[in-house]
Amino acid sequence: MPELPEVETIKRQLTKEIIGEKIAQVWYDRPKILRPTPKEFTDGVVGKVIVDVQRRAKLLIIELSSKESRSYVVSHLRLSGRLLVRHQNDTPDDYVHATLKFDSNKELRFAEARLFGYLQYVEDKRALDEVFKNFGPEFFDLVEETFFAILATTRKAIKSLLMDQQKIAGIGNIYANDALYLAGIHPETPANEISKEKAEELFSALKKVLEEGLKTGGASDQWYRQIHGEKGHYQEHFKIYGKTGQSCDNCGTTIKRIVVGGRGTFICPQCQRK
DNA sequence: CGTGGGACCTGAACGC
DNA sequence: TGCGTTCAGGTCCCAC
Repeated sequence: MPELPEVETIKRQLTKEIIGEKIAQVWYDRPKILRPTPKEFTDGVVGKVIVDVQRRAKLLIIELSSKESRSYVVSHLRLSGRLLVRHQNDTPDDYVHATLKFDSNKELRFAEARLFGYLQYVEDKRALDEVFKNFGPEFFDLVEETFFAILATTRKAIKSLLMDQQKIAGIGNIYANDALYLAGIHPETPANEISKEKAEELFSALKKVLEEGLKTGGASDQWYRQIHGEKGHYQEHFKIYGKTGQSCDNCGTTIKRIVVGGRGTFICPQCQRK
């Protein structure tokens, strides 16, 4: 899923559903899902109460409280992870590899078709800061001037820069493609060669697509689901992502798929010139 | 500093 | 039906 709008959607939904729940038991069938190890994870979380849910970059942070300490579960859904809130006798979900069972009859299921995602126990605030030390600022915390300054730091392809979590946190392939298309910028353009006017257009295009992603509950192209299993709807609003062979809304030119930085990239060859 | 490739894993879609 | 190929929203590591 798992770009900013999808993770933020999950965060908002989890906030309403799991705060106050006490973790009674941990089940898993794939050890690599639970970090650092299933035992350390289980020992860390059992008996603690969920007091907050946050998001940073594409990661979720579930804050736990016990009498004497604050600790955390950090989760990355990578490409195909899902977090589902169910009741303990609800029908099973596909691809579930770990479950946090609560004191109530609710549970949090972690489903992952590709086994890239994980749940990680983080013992205190200092360790949490360590997890996030290499991430750049949140997109929605940026002002335009800071955004321009980031573009000016490098000549690497603008699309790779947008997706570089150390520079700006939260943007992935879908929203990078769509924003560059709206701004009329070729994804391979060196970041520091983008004019101020174009950079302004890109900044507002990013804001627009990310807000639209949030408003529509995220992009459920294939794997992403919200916490009760519903799809989001941003896929119905894709500007260019995944539209190979279709015609551009602006000019009718056939949309092409290219590869930039090893990632599938979609462009209108007419509207996005180098 | 930057890019390109492979690795991590499995599932789905498509061509033959 | 079955097999092979390609692709996948992310990130990390290594060679050049």
